[in-house]
Amino acid sequence: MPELPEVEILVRHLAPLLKRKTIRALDIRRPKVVAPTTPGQFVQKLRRARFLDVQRRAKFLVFTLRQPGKQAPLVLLGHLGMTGRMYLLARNAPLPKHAAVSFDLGRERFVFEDTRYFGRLTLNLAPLDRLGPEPLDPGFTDDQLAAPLKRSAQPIKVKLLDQHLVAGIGNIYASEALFRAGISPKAPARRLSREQIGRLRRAIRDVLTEAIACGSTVPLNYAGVGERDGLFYFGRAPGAPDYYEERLRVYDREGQSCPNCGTPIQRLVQAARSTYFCPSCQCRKSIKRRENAAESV
DNA sequence: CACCATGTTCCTTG
DNA sequence: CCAAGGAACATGGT
Repeated sequence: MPELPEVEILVRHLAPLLKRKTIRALDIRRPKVVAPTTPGQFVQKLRRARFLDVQRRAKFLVFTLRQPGKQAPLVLLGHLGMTGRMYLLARNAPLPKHAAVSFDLGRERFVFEDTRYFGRLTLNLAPLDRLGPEPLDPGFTDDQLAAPLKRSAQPIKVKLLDQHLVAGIGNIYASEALFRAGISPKAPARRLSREQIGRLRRAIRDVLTEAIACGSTVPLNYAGVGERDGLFYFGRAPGAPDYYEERLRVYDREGQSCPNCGTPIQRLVQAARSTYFCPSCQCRKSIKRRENAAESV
């Protein structure tokens, strides 16, 4: 499920469903996902706690709860890893095979399911300290992006995945943002011009914003069945408008025509991850797509 | 069997 | 201390 837009959609979905609900009991089926807290400590802290709110920071879900008799809120941090999902189930519905943690809320259960168990649902907040700026924060400036890039010889695509630089971009939207900015994924970070950095920042913002807007229109089914999770990335929900299919312009489209110029999209591997790009639009000499993109501010 | 997959952390090496 | 590269984590799809 998870890059910044998918987490944002999930948080908006969960917040009204969880607010003011009390955890009656917990079922920790994979102790690893609550580590370094032990299951015993985890239960002790969270049993009888009540959800106050759910927010997002980068790709993390930030749950705040109130413990009975205590003033200071308790913060629970969720991360979906590669395959994590969170949703509510009827209390007597069977738990899925890879349910990692389940909260008994009375009439329903709040379930964290994760087939690969790379995700986390933990009281350890340390990961938040290592995050760079939020790309959708209005205070996110070209300067904030430029400073760390100047010191790096790494390819810009690899840098975009670095959560210290900007927090929330993943492998899909890194390719998408570079395509929109007309910048080669192979360009060494320190060699980007001031103008390219500006274009990149705006492309990141626009790609993420559009993904959120698009996801908001899709009736994601979090309630256990989950058939539509994949469609959020690659397909189209029944009845959703056609542009949904066109949303990802290069990711996972090796060999298909570039939507700007028709050149076949190429795939390459950087830092052990796939990158997709248009070799014609995303090179120094390509001016044509700059003009198309120039109107965005 | 091979290779691929939306992510992060830890360890090594320079 | 930093940057960079690679393995590890774990399961499933094609």
